[in-house]
Amino acid sequence: MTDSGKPTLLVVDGHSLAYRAFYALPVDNFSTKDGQHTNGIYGFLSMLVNLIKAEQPTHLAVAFDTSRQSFRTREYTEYKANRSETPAEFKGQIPILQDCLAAMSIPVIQKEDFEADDILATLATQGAAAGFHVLVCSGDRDTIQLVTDDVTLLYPNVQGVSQLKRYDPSAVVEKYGLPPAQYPEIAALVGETSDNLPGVPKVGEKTAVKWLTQYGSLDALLENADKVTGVVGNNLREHLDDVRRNRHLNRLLTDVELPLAPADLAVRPIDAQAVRDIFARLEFRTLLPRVFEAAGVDQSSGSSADAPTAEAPASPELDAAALAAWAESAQGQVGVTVVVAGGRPTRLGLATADAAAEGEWTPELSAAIAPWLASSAPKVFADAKPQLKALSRAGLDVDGLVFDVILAGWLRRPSFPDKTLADLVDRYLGEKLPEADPTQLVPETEGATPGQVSWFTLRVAEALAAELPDSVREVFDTIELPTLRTLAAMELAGVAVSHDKLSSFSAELGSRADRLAEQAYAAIGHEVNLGSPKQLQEVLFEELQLPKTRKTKTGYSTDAAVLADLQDSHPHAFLDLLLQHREATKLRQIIDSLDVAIDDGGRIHTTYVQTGSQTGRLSSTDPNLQNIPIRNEESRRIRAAFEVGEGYETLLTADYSQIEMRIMAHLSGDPGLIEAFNSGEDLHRFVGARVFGVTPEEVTAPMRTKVKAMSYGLVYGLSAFGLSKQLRIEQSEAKQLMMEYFARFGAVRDYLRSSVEQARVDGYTETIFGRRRPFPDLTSPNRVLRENAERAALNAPIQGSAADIMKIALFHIHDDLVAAGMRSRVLLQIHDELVVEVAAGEWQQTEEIVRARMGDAATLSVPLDVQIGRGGDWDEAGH
DNA sequence: ATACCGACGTA
DNA sequence: CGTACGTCGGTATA
Repeated sequence: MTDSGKPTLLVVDGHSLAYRAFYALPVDNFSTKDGQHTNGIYGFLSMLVNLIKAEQPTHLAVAFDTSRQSFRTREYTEYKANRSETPAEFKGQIPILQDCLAAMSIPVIQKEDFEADDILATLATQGAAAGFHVLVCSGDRDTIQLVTDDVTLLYPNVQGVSQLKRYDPSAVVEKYGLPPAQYPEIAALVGETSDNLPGVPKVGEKTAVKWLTQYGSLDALLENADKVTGVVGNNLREHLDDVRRNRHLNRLLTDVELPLAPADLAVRPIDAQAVRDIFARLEFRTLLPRVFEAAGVDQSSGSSADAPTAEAPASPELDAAALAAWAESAQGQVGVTVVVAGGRPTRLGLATADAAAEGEWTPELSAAIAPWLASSAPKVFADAKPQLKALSRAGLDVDGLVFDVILAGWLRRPSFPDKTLADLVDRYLGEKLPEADPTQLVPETEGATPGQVSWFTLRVAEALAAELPDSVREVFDTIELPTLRTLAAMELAGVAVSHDKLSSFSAELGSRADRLAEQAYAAIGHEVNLGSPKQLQEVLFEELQLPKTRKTKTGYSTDAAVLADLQDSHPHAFLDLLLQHREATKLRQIIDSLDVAIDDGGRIHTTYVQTGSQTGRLSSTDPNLQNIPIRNEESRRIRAAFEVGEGYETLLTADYSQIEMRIMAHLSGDPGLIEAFNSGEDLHRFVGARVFGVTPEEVTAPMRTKVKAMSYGLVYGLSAFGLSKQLRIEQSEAKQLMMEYFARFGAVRDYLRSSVEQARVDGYTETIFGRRRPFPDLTSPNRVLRENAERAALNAPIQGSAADIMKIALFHIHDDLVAAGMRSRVLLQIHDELVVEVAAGEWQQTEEIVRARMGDAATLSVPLDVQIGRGGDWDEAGH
């Protein structure tokens, strides 16, 4: 509000200001990881936020041009014809910017055949008439004509959009010597080069103002044109038509029919969740709190405050017997929250649709609640796994787990995992989960109690379930929930690791690394931090003058591939020593991080993040047991430290061979590939024979290597360029190889093409079992972004189906072992491999279960081949 | 203290 | 110009 108490209407020219920001901000600093340029978006929003904060508008809109065409180009085809093509990198940002504005609940107004400035002019005129104080923000000088006592123009300085100059009538007079309404008359005389409107030659602002002051108006000047003396007078007389045309074209329309009137533009609450999502995608971090602040969003909770939060029922504190009785008598689904501290339950909160209760975790409660927890009474959790594990440690089994909101939220939108219940409450209920302020010792706001958390969980579950497509719900029920229980058991079991083996290896590598470092220093004559890419660049590319190769964001790459290439072309002792040093220190890093993770029982318990990938795979953290080295002989000593545990007899490893290629064969229905898998022949030998037109026996090692790289590369959307680089062959040869390959296995190419096309239409990909992954970027005008999305979309159904199959096999094996009353147990999952700890006397039965369950996890048009190994440690058991 | 980057381990 | 992850040390920023 202004001092006068009038409401303030702010109207902004989105196109012109974003365009200025686009040129003002370095694109290098404003691009996302995957290549979306964001400089125009960022600069515009940053300016807008400052503006909102400073001006506190009560009403707000942003106007855009719809295209380069307008009634002006129809009337004068040369209008703006001199402008170079708008850069694609900028054009692509406009729809995203409009998405941002939508999330911020800011109306975007555009109209076919009119320019943004005409919209601004119309809104400014209507606004002033309706009693608003109007702020017009535009980078186009023509908008100066809009300035009145009620309309102020905010015009960006030459550079960027961060500083805006205020033009009220007196500022215009001061700058141009004439009132705002006459500015277009100046412009008509002078001309506007950026609009391709030539004016009177030799006439600049000075002359124009002098004439207009002298004659009072443009019309008067034109009438008296014959009285103007000098060369410029002649020029004026020769260009009267140009001047009239300019004046006609630079008059902004104030009567464009618009869908919204100023009164409709009242500032509305932003959609905090949508803003968070889109900013996360654009990798805007600092902008988020600024937007929230300007919009008055309560950030302490990180939730939107626009909708009132439903009142949670009181959650009385009950004793053990009462709480158990409460559970037993509850009807329908029950929300369950187990508060966990130090891996143990400390409180229990329960809720139904309209009531809640909770209590301290005690031995009495544990005993009283056990039958209900173990019953099939339906239970809903938010992030069940750690809670199930805590209950299990307390000796309690849980059955009837029917929903987990975190898991389901991920499954519905794997690209934006909502990490907490509060995120989901915001997204699916539009409410705010009451949370105590963690920064205050005595919080002012009361957090929801465990019983109330359960109540929110239950409500989120209902809202979320309603939004799950059937196929996704199916995946949730038949794959994810059973997997969750299995993972909890695997994490609890952990895997035995020998500290002795690790520490002796670590010491060995440590002294080797030291020795290598000394030798490396000697090779260049001074010390350097071998772990610092920055310092290495100095040494390699400055001191040693080696040719600079691949660029990175911050300089030149010194990675292993680069060093190996350099060693080939410019041999130097330092290069090899550096590579060896890297290898030794990397291994030692891995070993040391494993060593500290060994618990008192001699075992390592990883955490599987079930929501950790976009494809359906698991991930493993603290420590990551899915990236334990295996590729070279020495590193396998690490695997040898993973041993069978006390009370068990041996380790069993089981892995799917070429599961992704088999899925590819199934999905594409390619007869050749299907035959390859049914023939029992080595896959790459079979494919090599077809591609090179020889018998399988005649396939040489290099031939096999090439088709193997090609086959695997297919799954990732490998290009001829990438293939040639990997195989170190000419690009033409790679191209030839691909052509031969597709000539024999054409259905593969057809499938890959059509699956991406389908994804472009649907907006998502789907696995064999119905797991979905959205791909909004498949229609992006940004080529890098689009092609990245295409490769990911190509891979997602294949990698995802493999993940589905492994999950199904995994929980079937687990369930079978439990059902058979066996002690043998699955310990690890490494995407296509399982590690099982086998109890004495159970080998045969375990192997049968594993083989059967992995083999029949899915029925494809090719068999699922399973390789089994056995040994006292992981290395021995592997193959 | 935190966030990013390069590098590198796995499937 | 090859998909999907997690972790480390170094470095730059707050």
